[in-house]
Amino acid sequence: MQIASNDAPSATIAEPGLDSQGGTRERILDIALDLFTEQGYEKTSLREIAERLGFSKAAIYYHFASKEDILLALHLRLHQFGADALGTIDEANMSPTVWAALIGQLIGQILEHRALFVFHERNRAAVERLHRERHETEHDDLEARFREVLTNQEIALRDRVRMACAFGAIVGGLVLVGNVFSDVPSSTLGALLREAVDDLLNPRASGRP
Amino acid sequence: MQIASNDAPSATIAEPGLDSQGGTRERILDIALDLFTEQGYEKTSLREIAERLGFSKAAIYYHFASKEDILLALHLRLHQFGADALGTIDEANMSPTVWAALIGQLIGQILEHRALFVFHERNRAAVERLHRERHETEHDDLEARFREVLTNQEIALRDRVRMACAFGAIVGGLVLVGNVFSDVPSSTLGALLREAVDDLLNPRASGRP
DNA sequence: GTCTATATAGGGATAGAC
DNA sequence: GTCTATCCCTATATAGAC
Repeated sequence: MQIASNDAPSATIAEPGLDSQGGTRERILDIALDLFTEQGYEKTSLREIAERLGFSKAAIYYHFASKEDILLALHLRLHQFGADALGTIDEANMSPTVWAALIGQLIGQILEHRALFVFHERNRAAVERLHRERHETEHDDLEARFREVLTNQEIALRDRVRMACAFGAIVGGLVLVGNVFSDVPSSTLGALLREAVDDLLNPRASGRP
Repeated sequence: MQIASNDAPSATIAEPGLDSQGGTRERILDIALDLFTEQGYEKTSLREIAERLGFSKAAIYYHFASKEDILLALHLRLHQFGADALGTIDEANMSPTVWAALIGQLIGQILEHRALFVFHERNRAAVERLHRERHETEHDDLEARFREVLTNQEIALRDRVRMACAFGAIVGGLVLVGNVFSDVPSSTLGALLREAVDDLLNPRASGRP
């Protein structure tokens, strides 16, 4: 598994002892992303991360104050990518059409940063605990904003359910069931997903309430 | 959060010292389900579980050989409910229509055992590790069978993507985004979901390849 | 079937040298 | 910026009494 946002491979050569200008932090995050995804956050020890990095466990504490801070940093990576899409959300003026545009953006984001989304998918318990415990870090969350919209009584229930489905559909198509479509080109997959979402959010009007 | 399949509440009075004929095992599982869902599997200690039960930590080891065995037992609960739907799968003769029927059954299952699905959703890392480590326990898995179908090259890619989306859609609508529709009656929600899945799997034929 | 007490291990985190 | 060494705590698991 590989982070798409970073050119540097996760387990690479990377000039042992020379790249120390600041890339180390990112290397730690890349390796943590891999290990957290494979083994889960809690089952991954700092020792393992340090092992892959080639240096000792305690060195990590120079870059991160705690293990949880590594988790937080990874979560903030996602948040950053989601921020673009979030800007589009206008709770006051939401409709299936606006939602479709939002989901469309999200498809692009997920395709580009799939590893990051898979990581979140597999470590929901840990990430959500982080949210509860660090409510100071009120980095308004993607899903929180989603929830707001999906519970907005002014939108018809039927539409809201379909919005939730659209969200689930792309997560399902890209992340949920392993990597079943990993061999499909992103552009193809993206197009098929947009098509599907479109059918979901703009259903044929044929005589249903 | 409450397990739907069991009449006994998760944290109840339950005749301390008298119900010892065998209901204790189920009570442990119910409480574990709650705690694992709230705090995550790894962050939940056996001591906490024992505390809620009203007796000591070590007593649990009379019923389960290890903490992991509790996880496994909960996973098997899900598997049992999924088994019905699984029986319907005929890999040799799969089509969007057959899939729709399958998903329809699954909607019912999830609605009935939502807590169990939420638990799995939030503890994927732990459950999937269990799968890898206990491959002897070849209780053929729901998602594994799904994967087989979704990678079957004989089915058009477009259809397979939509199947994955349909799966994701119901998971998204029921489990993924918190409990946004918890106040909606199951029958209403189920109907809306079936409708949405139908549109997804039987798209309007309007001039797309 | 449940208890108390204890063994054992592992992981997060800190101090201080280099 | 990284190392070694160590502290401290928590959690799983076991032994044996009741």
